[in-house]
Amino acid sequence: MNYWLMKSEPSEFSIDDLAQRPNQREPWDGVRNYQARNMMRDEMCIGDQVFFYHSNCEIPGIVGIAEVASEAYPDATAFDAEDKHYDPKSDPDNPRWFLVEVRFVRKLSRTLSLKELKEHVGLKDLALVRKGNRLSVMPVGKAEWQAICSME
DNA sequence: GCCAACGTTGGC
DNA sequence: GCCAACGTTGGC
Repeated sequence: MNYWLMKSEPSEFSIDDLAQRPNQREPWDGVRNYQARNMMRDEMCIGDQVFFYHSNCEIPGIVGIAEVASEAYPDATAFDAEDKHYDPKSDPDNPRWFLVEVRFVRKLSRTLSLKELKEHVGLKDLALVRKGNRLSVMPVGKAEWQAICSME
């Protein structure tokens, strides 16, 4: 069992959007960063637990829990010239970008804000709170996962 | 292989 | 809207 944190801008796709999807499930498309891709493609397993993080909003922070619901497969939005995340260099015969599907587990009773996460002494090594980090998908250690859960 | 220019992310 | 940090691109 692995633990992850995945960012989304709530104006684009929020935890409530995920909860309202059919089967409460959604392909996590549009990731165009190699490190994030590698984690989804090579390391994520069905059942892995995911913190759902809202970025670029009034109170950035963790708002819910999801889980990995599929193996990785090619991100078809990269092949679609009309799509915002179109990448002409991704060839259907040799896809460059991959995604996993994510399923809603639950919303937290409150937002665990980035500010609080930064102040927690047990989370100094969490990639999220390290300076300049921009990864949209990142690993979370088991101890970090538990520390964050206990903040709720 | 270096590195300047440029684009994006995301907190504030 | 600003801007720091970082990734990518492409000329050389």
